[in-house]
Amino acid sequence: MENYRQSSQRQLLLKLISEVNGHIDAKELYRRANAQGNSVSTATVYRSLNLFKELGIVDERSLGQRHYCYEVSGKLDHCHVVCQGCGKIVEFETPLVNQLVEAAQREHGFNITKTELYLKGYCPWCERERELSLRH
Amino acid sequence: MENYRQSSQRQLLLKLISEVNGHIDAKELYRRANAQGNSVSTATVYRSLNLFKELGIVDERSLGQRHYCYEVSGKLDHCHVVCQGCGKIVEFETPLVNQLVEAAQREHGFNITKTELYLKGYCPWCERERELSLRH
DNA sequence: TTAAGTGCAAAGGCTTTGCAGCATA
DNA sequence: TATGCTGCAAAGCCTTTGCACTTAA
Repeated sequence: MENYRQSSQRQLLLKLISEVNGHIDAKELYRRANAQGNSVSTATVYRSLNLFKELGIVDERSLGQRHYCYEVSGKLDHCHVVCQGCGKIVEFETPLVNQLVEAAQREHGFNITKTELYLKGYCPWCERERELSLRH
Repeated sequence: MENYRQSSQRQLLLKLISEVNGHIDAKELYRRANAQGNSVSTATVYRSLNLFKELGIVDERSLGQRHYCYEVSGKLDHCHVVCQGCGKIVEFETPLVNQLVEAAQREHGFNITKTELYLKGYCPWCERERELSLRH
């Protein structure tokens, strides 16, 4: 764990992750990594993601699901708004996130280092669909 | 799915879940359900949890981990403050949660039905430990 | 009586790991 | 050259599912 080497696989994976505007899961990363004639095994995908996470390059998020998603770290404080109809995920930046962190630190004495904030519901489009189907 | 029956297993599981002051995962629920001479299979634990979830009796939360935790639903809006040192989880009630939900609804038009809010960091005790070890 | 619920065991996702060969520094 | 990295395949966790049996209503 002291000396890292620069392999073509890791370079490719890092490039793909940073090209994503948002988050990506291991499966999709694997798919993209093997799309253009390249070849990266699932083991390498997972090992790389864990390394990037330890190095602080990416953040790991569950998005409230059973598997993880990854995104480049150091983004502004934000929360994820998830549509339970179509799966769309919106990144929502608001000063309220900072207020929440500060309140938790103040009231519970925690040193907060990371947030995972998910608001789940239905986007305008799916909400209308849902109202129509509930009415029947 | 129309007619529910009242089995001893479901009664026991529901009792155990409501006795928990907070959240519990399937594994721990299974352990407790089989602790006092009772016998409930893992399949029943999972099936019951999914039923309770559908009926709106419990909320399913990932707590940012790879498996789910469950807690009785209808609690006040709160977020979970998770210590990454000792694993302690504190439930933190604050009006900021409601403000966050309202802001998301206002700014993105979503109908938010559920929140999963995790603040991760270190509790006062683990934070001190950590400072000591980093200093060495 | 009959349809819902259960247990068992097998299978299904996602992730990790042991090992032998490969490649970077 | 030596150690880190990779691929493969097997295994590990958590969860779901098919099927035959049991039980609540």
